[in-house]
Amino acid sequence: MSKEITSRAQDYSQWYNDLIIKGGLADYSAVRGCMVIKPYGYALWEKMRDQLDKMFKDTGHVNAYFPLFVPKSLFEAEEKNAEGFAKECAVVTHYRLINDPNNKGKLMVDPDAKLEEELIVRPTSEAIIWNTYKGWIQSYRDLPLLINQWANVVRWEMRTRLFLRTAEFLWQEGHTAHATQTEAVAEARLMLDVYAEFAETYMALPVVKGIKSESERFAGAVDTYCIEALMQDGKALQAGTSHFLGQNFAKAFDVKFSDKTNKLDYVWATSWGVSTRLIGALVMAHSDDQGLVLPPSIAPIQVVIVPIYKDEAQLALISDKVSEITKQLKALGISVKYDDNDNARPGWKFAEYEMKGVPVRLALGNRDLTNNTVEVARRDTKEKSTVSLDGISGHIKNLLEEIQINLFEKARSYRDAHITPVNTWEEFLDVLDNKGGFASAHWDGSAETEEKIKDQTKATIRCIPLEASEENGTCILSGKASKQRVLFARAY
RNA sequence: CGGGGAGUAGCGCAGGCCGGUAGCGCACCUGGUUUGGGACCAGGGGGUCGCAGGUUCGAAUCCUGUCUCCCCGACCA
Repeated sequence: MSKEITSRAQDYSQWYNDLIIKGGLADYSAVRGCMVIKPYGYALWEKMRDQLDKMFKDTGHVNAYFPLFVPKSLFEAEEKNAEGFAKECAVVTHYRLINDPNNKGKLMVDPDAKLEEELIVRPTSEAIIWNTYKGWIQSYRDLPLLINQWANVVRWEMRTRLFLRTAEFLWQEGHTAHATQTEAVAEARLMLDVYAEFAETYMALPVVKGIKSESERFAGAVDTYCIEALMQDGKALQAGTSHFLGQNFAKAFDVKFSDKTNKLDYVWATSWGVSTRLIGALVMAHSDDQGLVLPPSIAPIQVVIVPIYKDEAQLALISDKVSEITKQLKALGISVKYDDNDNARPGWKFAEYEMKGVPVRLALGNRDLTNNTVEVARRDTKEKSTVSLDGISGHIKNLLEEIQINLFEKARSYRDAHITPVNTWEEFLDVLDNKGGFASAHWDGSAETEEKIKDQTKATIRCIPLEASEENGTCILSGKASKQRVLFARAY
């Protein structure tokens, strides 16, 4: 990514928007703050979704679907949760339109069609789901209840940004109920691990697993676990969260079960989610000025083949050869696109697929037919080489794996180089202003100090890392005693 | 809601101060030559200049009002 672009926030935004739009992932929609996910962007989401879905099922979860609308009375049942989302809710108040008598051809909301109780368009589904669970859970035999739903949610944010923060977004939300606190905490931690594994193995996105401070915690949760990633401009991004909800929702919605001794108790809950924001993370973590860079594991197209020819006879010969290659690649489970579109020239296609982040490009022309070769270009390093067609499929398979690893290692070394231990306020400011990334610093544990730091620097505690060792020190702001370093950063 | 910027062809923009036939690049259509990194030549189609008023013989241009979008901030995944 060019330095000119990273140096100014506005241009970085532009860079990001351009990649998303020109890379074919999404567009702004006619509805303020919403986006149109284009077919290519949706294919990417499907790849991610399918993999996550498999991982959820491998850990014992099943999918279900719950309503979009949440009656206000249900929504407000869990107070903290309701408060947390209240200021960003879309609300349905009427159910009918009528012709406007004063404005021919126009419609107006029928004042007589006011709903008795307003419906909240879900910003998250805890309320409606727990209200449903109440009827599903009576005995310890009904537990654990391990359900996930793939859905859209709406949060009426002031400022929006493609994929990172749209008014409507796609996500999955898991909602589980357990007989014991231990089990529920284990579930929340398990799903955090699933997210981390998905991010690192499939998205090639290194993450820090941690726990949120009280002020960053999900509204209604006892503990919020998260995975935090670092973008190329040095800002942090929360990539996924998993919450231990304690008995808050069970109490709010009166979900009780009889244990083996016939004692009645509230169930213990978790919820966890990742969203289309992951696509934004992917873009900002790997892409460059030439366009998107997608990890092979989730790229909708892993290999694109571009023929180079002078006339139809040549194209026919090349196409024959390509169909052999395609067959071999597909046999290895590699997704291939052969772009023999006659309307675009090779150079245009090269640029186009680079913009779309296709990991490997093969170019096959007359020269290659005589030499039994193909030109192989990799998106991550932009290296090109001419390779024999003998054993080409194995070569490509290895190359895809290599690209996957390379992307992860590149992002990890950048991330590791941008976790900077700081011990003084001056060092802290210096890291935030000049270097970017995470500042690993001592904090006295108080919300007050956290708030002061945020006000003064715009940096927030991204997380208290789970895998950090205890270490005595003093808070960078207050100077009070601290037992562990936490990660601060400016974040999206 | 505060600060900044912008609405003119599908996209990106110029023109506006100084009112007088609505322009450029890309894209699109036709024909030809091309094709190993976003081709070239020739010809062509497409816009009530965001919307509503006003000034004027005449408004993209001046005045008033209004709407929308983008960026920054507050908020947030």
